[in-house]
Amino acid sequence: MKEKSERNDPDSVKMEVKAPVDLPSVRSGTIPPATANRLGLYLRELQQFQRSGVKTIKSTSLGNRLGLSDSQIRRDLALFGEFGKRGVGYDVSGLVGALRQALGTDGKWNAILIGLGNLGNALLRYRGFNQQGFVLQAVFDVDQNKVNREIDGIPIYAISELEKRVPSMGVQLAILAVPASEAQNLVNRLALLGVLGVLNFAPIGLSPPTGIQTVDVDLAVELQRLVFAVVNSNR
Amino acid sequence: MKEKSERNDPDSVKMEVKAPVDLPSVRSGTIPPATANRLGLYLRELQQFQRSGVKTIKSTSLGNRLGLSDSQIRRDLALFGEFGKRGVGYDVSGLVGALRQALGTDGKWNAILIGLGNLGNALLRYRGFNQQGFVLQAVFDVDQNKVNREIDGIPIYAISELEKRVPSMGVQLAILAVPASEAQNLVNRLALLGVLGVLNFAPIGLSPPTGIQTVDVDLAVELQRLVFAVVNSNR
DNA sequence: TACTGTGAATGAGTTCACAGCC
DNA sequence: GGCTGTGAACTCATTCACAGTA
Repeated sequence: MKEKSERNDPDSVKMEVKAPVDLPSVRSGTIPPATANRLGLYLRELQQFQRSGVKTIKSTSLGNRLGLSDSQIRRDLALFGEFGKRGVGYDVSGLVGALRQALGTDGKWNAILIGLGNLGNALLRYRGFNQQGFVLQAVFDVDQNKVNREIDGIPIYAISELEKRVPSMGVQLAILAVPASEAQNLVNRLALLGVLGVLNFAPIGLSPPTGIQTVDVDLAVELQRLVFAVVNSNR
Repeated sequence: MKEKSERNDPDSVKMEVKAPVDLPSVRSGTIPPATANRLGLYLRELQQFQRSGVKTIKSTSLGNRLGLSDSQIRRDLALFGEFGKRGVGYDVSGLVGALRQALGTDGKWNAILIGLGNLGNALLRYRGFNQQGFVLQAVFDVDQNKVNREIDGIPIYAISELEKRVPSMGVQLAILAVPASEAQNLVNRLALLGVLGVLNFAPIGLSPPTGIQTVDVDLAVELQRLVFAVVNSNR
């Protein structure tokens, strides 16, 4: 895993203040990277509270849920201002909206999946994507036997047709589930096609061309983190 | 994703100094958490260099590969001492050994997989596990139609048989690929069975009982990180 | 000469503790 | 009264810059 675009990126990720719109928006001009990496977790838990009808949540409860301190929760959420009421807690649905806006996941994102091996197949059928506004437009694979069919209404094309197919699809994101040896070449091609972000499952450190962001997920690395935590859990 | 046991865990993860053995071992008594989270990445890249016959590597090259500064690489690797030579670089295979030892992935880890849906199927066939000393001993699923068969020589049992099957298997790790609603209950049961670590793919914050560590991988959260990086990539 | 190893400086992130407000 | 919001203190992480060495 490389995660050049986030966890390991030393650069501060900046966010411009938008002119106020109907939804209350981010207050400060910048979200610190460490906070940014927690936003998705906050959103997930808050959406779960929302589903179970909880209207208001305290920093301590949310903290317990996520294994974070109450003061850290308050620091983070104070960046979005306006949603906490002293003596009461935070307004759940207001925060959900603000977090989605801060993350950029209000609105739709068109994605393609490249690689229909074991992992690709699992990702293709993964239901969590559509739920957060991600729309899978097409799948690409090298194997001619898999190509020119549809699965769940999503067309499968040859990777050689990337340059022909992608431009008309309005794709911003790509999910790479290909062997490590193919990944760098594909990122380069995707960048030329105007794709803005790549979720990379190939176990290799990519050098993304300028203009394209990558986030890496390496299952072997995650398992190693787990083992390290286990071995060192004697506090 | 919760990552209570690592990325978000505010506690420092400590590691005791072992008495010197044949392999040069970790020098300092403690690996800082931020460094610990990079160890798997270092290992992956170094193993790749090793495979391509590179004997020696400089902090700048490794840094370029991973998007980290050379001085950060040096700080991190100096914790393991002895492998850098001034004017030359680091000894690749020595470092690989030291990293595997520090991570705890020298030696074998027995694991089970719980949940044989789309993702579980992909994980079952994922080849990266065995390569790092992880051995999948069995798979568990609720679906009676999937049960009591073998796939690639790995037996599939009913989840109801966890308590019956696991104790004899010498299992330390479990991979959870089940719906969010099942995850907490399973972690509790696994902890009672003496399982030490859980790699959790369910999109939910777990409260692991004492004695068990969890590392969470939430694909939706990773996609949200990507979108955030894309939206904020105008520096 | 060309690199590593590391004090010192800087910067980022977290926690403390309490004032401020509902 | 019970919570949030936040200055101040603190801790952790990264970078700088250069001495030390193969």
